This record gives sequence, C-alpha cells and structure tokens, in this order.
Amino acid sequence: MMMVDGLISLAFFDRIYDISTRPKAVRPQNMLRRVAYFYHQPKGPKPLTPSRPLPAHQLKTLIFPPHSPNSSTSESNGLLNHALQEMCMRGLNMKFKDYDALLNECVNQKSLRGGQRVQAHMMKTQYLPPVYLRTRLIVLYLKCEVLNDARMMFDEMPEKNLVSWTAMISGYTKSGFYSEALSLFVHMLRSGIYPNEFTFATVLTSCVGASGFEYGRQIHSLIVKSPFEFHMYVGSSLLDLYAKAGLIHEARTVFESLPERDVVSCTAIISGYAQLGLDKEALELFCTLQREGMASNYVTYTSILTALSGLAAFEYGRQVHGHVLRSELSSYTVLHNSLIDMYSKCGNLTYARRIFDKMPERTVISWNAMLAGYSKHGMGKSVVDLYNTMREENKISPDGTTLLTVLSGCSHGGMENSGLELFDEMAGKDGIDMGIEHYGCVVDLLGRAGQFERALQFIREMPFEPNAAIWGSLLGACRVHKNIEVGKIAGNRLLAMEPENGGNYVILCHLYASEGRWDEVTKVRELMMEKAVMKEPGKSWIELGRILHTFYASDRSHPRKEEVSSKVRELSDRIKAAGYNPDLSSVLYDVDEEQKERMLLGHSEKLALAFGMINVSEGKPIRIMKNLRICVDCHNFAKLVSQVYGREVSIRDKSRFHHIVNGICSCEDYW
DNA sequence: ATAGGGTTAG
Repeated sequence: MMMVDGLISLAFFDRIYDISTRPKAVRPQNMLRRVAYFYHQPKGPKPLTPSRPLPAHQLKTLIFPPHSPNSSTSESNGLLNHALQEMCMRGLNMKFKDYDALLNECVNQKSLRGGQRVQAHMMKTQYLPPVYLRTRLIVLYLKCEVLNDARMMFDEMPEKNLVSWTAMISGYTKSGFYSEALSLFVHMLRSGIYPNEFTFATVLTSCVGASGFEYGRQIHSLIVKSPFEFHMYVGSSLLDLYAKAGLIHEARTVFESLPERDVVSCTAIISGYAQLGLDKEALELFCTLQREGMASNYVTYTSILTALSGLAAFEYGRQVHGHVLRSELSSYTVLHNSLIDMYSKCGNLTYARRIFDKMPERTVISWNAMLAGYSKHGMGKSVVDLYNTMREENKISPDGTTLLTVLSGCSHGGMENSGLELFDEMAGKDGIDMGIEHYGCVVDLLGRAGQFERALQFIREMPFEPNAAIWGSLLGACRVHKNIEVGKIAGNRLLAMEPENGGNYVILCHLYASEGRWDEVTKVRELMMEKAVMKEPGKSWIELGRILHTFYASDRSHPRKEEVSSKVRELSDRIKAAGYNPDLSSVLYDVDEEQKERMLLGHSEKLALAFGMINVSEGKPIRIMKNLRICVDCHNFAKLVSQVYGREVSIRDKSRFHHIVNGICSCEDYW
C-alpha cells in the first residue's frame, strides 16, 4: 500500500472520494485531524465532475441576511444548516464566494460544527482554499476555543500571510497562552514577515507579568522603528503594558504622545492609575479628561469606580451610579460588580445589597464582591448566610476567592468556629484549589480565638512552606492577645523574610511595648535604623460634600489645622472624664509623657475625626478612611467620642470597617 | 480576515 506522508494511505483518499456523492455519511470531526496532511499532498486524484448539473439558481453565492444580535439563534441556525446542506448538494460547484459566505456565517454563529463541515467538504472536493479562507477557518476555530485545531491548520498552511500570523497570535493571547503567543511572534519575525499595527496591538497584551515585561520593552523598540508608534490601538496597548508593570510615568508619557485619544486609551490610563492604588490621581485625570470631552463607556465607569472604592468617595460614587442609571449602561454585569464594591467600601451595604439583588445576571465576582462587603464590615453571620444562599441556589459555583472571602469574613466577624468548620468542609472537596492564602485565613481564625498552640501546629502540618503572610497573621494575633513568646517566633521569621517591610517592625515594637519590654523595642528599632527601613506615612481622609480632606500625622498642611487641633484637644479633655486614658505605651519614641500624648493627639485619624465633628451635622454618621491599620489609642479615642457625644463613627482602615455606635465597635476590639 | 482598556480576595 502506498503511503502519503508516512501516515495516510491512498485508500483513505479513495474512501473520501467514494463518499463525496453521499454527503451525509461524512464525519467531519474525524477527518479534521487528517485534513492537514491532505493539504500537503500536492497531486491528488483528479476532481470528479458532477454527475448531474445543478440548476442555475442554486449556483448563486450562498446569501445570508445581515447578522443582527437580536435574531433568534434557532432561526439563523436553520439558515446555516440549510446552507450547509446546499453545500453538499452542490458538490464541486462550490466557489470561493460560497465558502466565504458560509464561513462568515459560521464565525458569526460561532458554529464549530459548521466550520468542520465546510473544511471537510473542501477536502472531499479537492478544493484548495486560498490563504484567505484558511485564515477564516483559523479564526473560527480560535473563536470556538479549539486552539489545537486552529494551530494544526496554521502549521500546515503552505503559505502564511501577516493576517494568519496575527490571528493565531491573537487567539493564543485571548485564551491566556501568552508564551505561545510571544513565541509565535518571534517565529513570525524570523520568517521575514513584518508586523503591522494589528500584530503589535495584540502581541503587547501577551507581555503581562514580570517576565513578559522585558519582551514588551523590546517590542516597544521595534514599534518605535515602525510606522505605528503613534497608532491609537498600539499606543493603548503600550501604555497598558507600562501601567501594569507599575511604570505609570512611562504609561503617561505614551498616553500624552498619542495624537488622538479615544475611549479605550483614556480608560487604559485611568485604570492604570486606579490599579496601582493611585486613586486620587485616577480621579483627577478622569475629571480632567471628562472636561475635555472624553467619551466614556461601561469600562471607563468600571475603572473609575475602582478608584472611588479606594477613596471611599461616596458622593462621587453615587454620582457615577446615577449617571449609569440614566444611560444605557445598566446591563453590564462588571459595572454592577464595581458598584457593589464601591458601595460596600463606602460603608453603604444597603445600597450594595440592593444592586446585588436586582442584578439580572450574576457572576462569581458579584457574589465575591458582596461577600467581601459583609466581611469587611465584620458581619460574619451575613457572610455565612449569603454563602449558604449561594450554595443552595447552585447556579454559580464558588471559586478560590469565594472561600478566601468567606474564611476571612468569619475571622473578621468573630465566627471562628464556623470558619474552621467551613475550612474542613472545603478541604474535603475537590474542584477548588486551596492555596496558601486559605491556610493563612485559618491561622487568622485560630489566632483570633487565641489558640496559639493549635495555630503553630497547623502551620507545621500544612502542605505549604509558611510565607510572610502566615507569620504576619500570627504576629497580628499575638499583638492583640499580647503573646510575647509566639510573637517573638513569628516576628523574627517575618523580619527575616521581609526585611524591607516597615510595618512588620512597627507591629513587633507595639507587641513588646504593650508588655513594657522596652529593651526589645529598642533592639527592633535599632534593627530598623540599621536597615534604613521606612514606614509608610499614615494618612486619613474624610469626604465632605464632594471634597476629600486629607490629614497626615501631626499635620500642618490643612488650611484649618488650628481649628482642627484645638478640637482634638477639646475632645480629648471631654472624654478623659469618661475614662479615656492615652495609651502612651504605643508611642515608640523615647520622649517625655507630655510629648507622647501630644504625638498621640496628632494621629491623622484623630484629626479627621475632629474635622468631622466640626463639619458633619449632628445625627449623621462620621465616615473616616485611613490608609494603614488604626492604632489602639485612636480606636479607644473614637469609641469614647462616639459614646460621650452620641455620634455614629465609622472608620475604614486598611483591612476593614470599624462601625462604632454608643462606644461599641463592630470589630469587637479585634483587628 | 487580524487589534487596544474592565470587576472580587489578602
């Protein structure tokens, strides 16, 4: 028997020709794998002539009505099937235009089966498709996410053009196979094909992550030499590359260099700032660009909402929400997810839940965002209830983030036992990958419950090497429970792992200071000096009208600083009568007591609170935001102010909300 | 024919 390509016998081709008159017997899926070899066969048997000429009217190009997203699928499916049948009937009379029309419809309908039938038909009838049609097929397969079939088609193409390369690269990128996309790009360059603006725009999105960024830089230098440096699509992709690598100034330079701007490039730069936590900059840029007439769409609003969540800028957020309601954007799930997040982070769970309840479609992110809202507010029971609802509804399955959120919700909400039970239940299930973060939550839970022996044992037995986050959780628990022995272990491990993180030194100092171990405090402080570690400066802010007032520790920058600091004094004097005793041990500087108290009164959250007491009308809650965790003394201070003045105070710190009503905080004094 | 920006957790 004669072999073709060492794999397929001629008998195979004979069989194909045999069935070409009986199209229904064809099984395109099975033939798909062999079709590549078919194209490599330069000389095949001569095409058959149709046994009976087809009526002239059937020889016209297959025509489809214009595709509209609203047309019922079953209806257009019928049309496609009909056309596919006609293809079989026509046999050898299929022309380029017919295949083209058919493939277009297959792409529109994402019909993998249709594409396979078309390809099989080409094979049977010895039609050698031009590059154009092969590329259409590749695009179809990529759209249907059968990457291997697309790649096989691509590899076996006798000649490839720029579009085929670009399509293939884009397919890999969209499915997250970044290194394959990059390697294909390199191959393309080596084969002497020069990229166009489409190729550059798509390949840059493959350069995510730390290792990809170096490729991105190199591609940038290619772009500079190309005519596409200032192309809008290429530019957006490029600025996004820099923003995601944390180089926001480079991103901004690219943005400013673009001769024209559109929704995408503007959104890309705004979200670049927002994703790096430069929320204020993101908001300022958004406002500027809007004044300059920037077009916005749902992605723009989603991005700006991220920044507003970070700032807890409720008034702005509500304004964006209002705008969304008035526009045609209210059907986008991602936008609603962002709104849920924004309202929870602004402290308004009622609004967040209302949006969640009204959503026509929810994704796992919607659930996670809502759960995270309850979690940050210390509402452990609501977290567990909503999680149970999610399980009962059984429409969306929880993912790793869901479990992480639920566990940390139990920890924040003082539901240690529920959390531990849920962890055991989850650990037995497959389908969700338990990462070290989940184990970190359990350490949190055990730490909160004060079970240090169990926590240490758990760390020893878990299937991961403990990382800084694990030791950090344990150290945090030690600070609250004043457990010096375990704290020393955790603290030393942590300092060894993250010698550059100033926050760790500070927590350890506070632990030692709380037990009066000043010798140890000094040692840690010296170590900190030695390594020249800096602590992130604390700042607090409060939204008044639509203005954000920001205060730094011992601030002298706010225009009303005199008024504010004398108000802090006044509050302090008044609550002292109700039992406020400044926690001088939390001042780690070696100064006299009076100086220590003055430093405590200069903490940014006290300034913001005093500012709120002056300016927020009676009966309204005072909402304060802080970039770090709140300190014990400020927590006491706020509780007593709330009690003595009968004010509701909420403080959102780095990790959670503290809702203080009548001197009682929702965190139950554990954070 | 092929192209750019987006949401949750710690």
